[in-house]
Amino acid sequence: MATIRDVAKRAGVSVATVSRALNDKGYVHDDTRKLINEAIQQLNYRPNEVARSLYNKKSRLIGLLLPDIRNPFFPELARGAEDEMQAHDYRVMIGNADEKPEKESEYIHTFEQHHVIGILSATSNQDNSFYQNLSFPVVFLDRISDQHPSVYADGLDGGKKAVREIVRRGSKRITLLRGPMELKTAQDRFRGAMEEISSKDVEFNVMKTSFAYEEAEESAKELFERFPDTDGVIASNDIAAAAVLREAHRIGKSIPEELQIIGYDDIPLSKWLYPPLSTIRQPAYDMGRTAAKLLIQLIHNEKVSHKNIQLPVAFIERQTTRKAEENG
Amino acid sequence: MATIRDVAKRAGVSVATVSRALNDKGYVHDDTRKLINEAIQQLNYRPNEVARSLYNKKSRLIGLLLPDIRNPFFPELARGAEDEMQAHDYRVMIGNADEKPEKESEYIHTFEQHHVIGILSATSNQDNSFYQNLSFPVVFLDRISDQHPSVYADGLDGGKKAVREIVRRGSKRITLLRGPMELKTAQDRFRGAMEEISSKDVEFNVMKTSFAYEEAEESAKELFERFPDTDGVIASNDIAAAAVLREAHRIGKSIPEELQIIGYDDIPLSKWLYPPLSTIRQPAYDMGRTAAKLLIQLIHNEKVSHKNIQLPVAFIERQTTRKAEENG
DNA sequence: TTGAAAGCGGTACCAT
DNA sequence: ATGGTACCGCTTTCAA
Repeated sequence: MATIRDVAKRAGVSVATVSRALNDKGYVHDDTRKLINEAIQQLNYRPNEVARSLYNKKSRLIGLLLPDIRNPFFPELARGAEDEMQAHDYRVMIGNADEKPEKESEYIHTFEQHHVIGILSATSNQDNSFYQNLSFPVVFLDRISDQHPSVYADGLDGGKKAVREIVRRGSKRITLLRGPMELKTAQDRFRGAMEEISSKDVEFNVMKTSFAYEEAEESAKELFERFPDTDGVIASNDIAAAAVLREAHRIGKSIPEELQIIGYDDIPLSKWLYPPLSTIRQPAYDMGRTAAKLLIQLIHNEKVSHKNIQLPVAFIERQTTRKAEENG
Repeated sequence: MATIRDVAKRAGVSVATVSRALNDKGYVHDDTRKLINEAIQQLNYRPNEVARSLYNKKSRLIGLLLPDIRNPFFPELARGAEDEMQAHDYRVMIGNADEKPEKESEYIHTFEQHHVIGILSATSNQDNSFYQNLSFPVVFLDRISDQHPSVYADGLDGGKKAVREIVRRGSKRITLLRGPMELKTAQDRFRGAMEEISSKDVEFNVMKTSFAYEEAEESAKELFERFPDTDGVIASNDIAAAAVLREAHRIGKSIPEELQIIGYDDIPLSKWLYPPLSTIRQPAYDMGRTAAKLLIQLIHNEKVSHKNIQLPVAFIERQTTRKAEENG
């Protein structure tokens, strides 16, 4: 690999001049610049980012920390962030924390040691302490924090919407699936659903589920055992909804006639199910992009008016819900 | 952040000694080492990886290049690779090429510029040229190459197995979905299926599909229009299978009675469908791990006997196929 | 067993 | 407008 010294020699100038030309800093004569560019071409020179990074104590790298790369919601988030960063000529390096705090901490260290200029973190860890003494900005994604800027979707409204939509479509005995207690986003949507359902003239039950499919499957079985006459399920996410849908099929409930189901997230899967899943859409891609924008502002030291950005959610009508009755 | 000089000062020794202690190279008196360790503790010192990397021209970083992070097959691959690398104290940075050669090339540059010591590439790009002049080893994953070591699953056998299983379970008029021509892995499984089906006493058709769901959906519609009496579909992957399954539901075909479907990959989704999808399982996690192992050997300059490792695939019987008839 | 110093590939200050 | 050079934090050679 050619170095800046090779370029300097070839162009017959000093390294200082090459550096200036490279970074458009200070003066450099047009003719000189031309010479330098030629040398760069010929040597196929690319500055060594590690050396730059050592001196500047910063790189063009952004660390993106995902809680679980296998959950389809997060790759979508990642793409949003990536596209925005790419557009600003930053590079994104993804780390998969696998829901393990040790891994999360490891990745933060790795990022730090490689001089990232910012971190986007979508992990679900309660504990903020990893992010406390970092020398660069951190934006939380799909995770609410009062100590750090964050971007998330309106879970409260999401929960409410789900209830509203299932009720006006005629469900009378509803089961609410409640996601992991540790997850603030999961609890928000649950809280929203609770608030809304309390004001409606319907019966309802609450069950705990996990976001992992296997456990969701268990819960689905249990659901129909404990509440066989449930005619509407509001799931904690699309994966849980898929489990309920499958179990409903298995025991021969007709969807949406006997049972309506509403998921949460709108991951690609929801379109692929049969019937396609009605769900509350979180704008994952937009969330990623928005968080990236926010992080960039922070990196550039720009004033940001809103450090906590909440994005709207929407009800996506597919076919696990019936047509709405006369405005309910 | 504390530097090696701070540690040296605090321990009352020179930086050279600290460095030696840090890397277990050369002599360091036990007493001195103790002093140094104390200083490290007190200052919470962690060596600056960028500086190390600048001198050594290598880091502890591995680059993992994925073609499309949204396709659930790849995150699983990633986890396998990650776990193995983690165990060897290497860190994995993921790049998502998004099926775009420019992005692939960008990431390779980023990796290179940050002194990764190896790349694991699962992109589907035909073109190898990006990987030609790299100063560190590259292992291809889920991609066959004669120029680079690679790890992939036995597609030929996969295709054969799919045909064998669907035929012995009674399908007589089979439609073969053929994945993207550019993808060697997709073509292998197709070729395997062709070879096997030619020797069987069944009718069959061939249709092209994409791996993207939207296009697969189109193809599914077309499938039942053009070949309404098909009683068995061998899909190019699970996503295409999901599309076929959904369309079959829509037009009221009973699964598996009237129509059997076999997918390919065994992504998590396949379990979540109704009925759960019978499929040919590629051992994604193992593939990731195996590729990581191979890359590590290459990095350590160990002799590797097999540079092209083929992993076996297996038929996973779920419920889109019927029970096997008397050994067919 | 230890330390001084050169150098990895850049950047930026200070002269000229 | 250009060049010399110290320095970023670490490793390694060589001398002590």
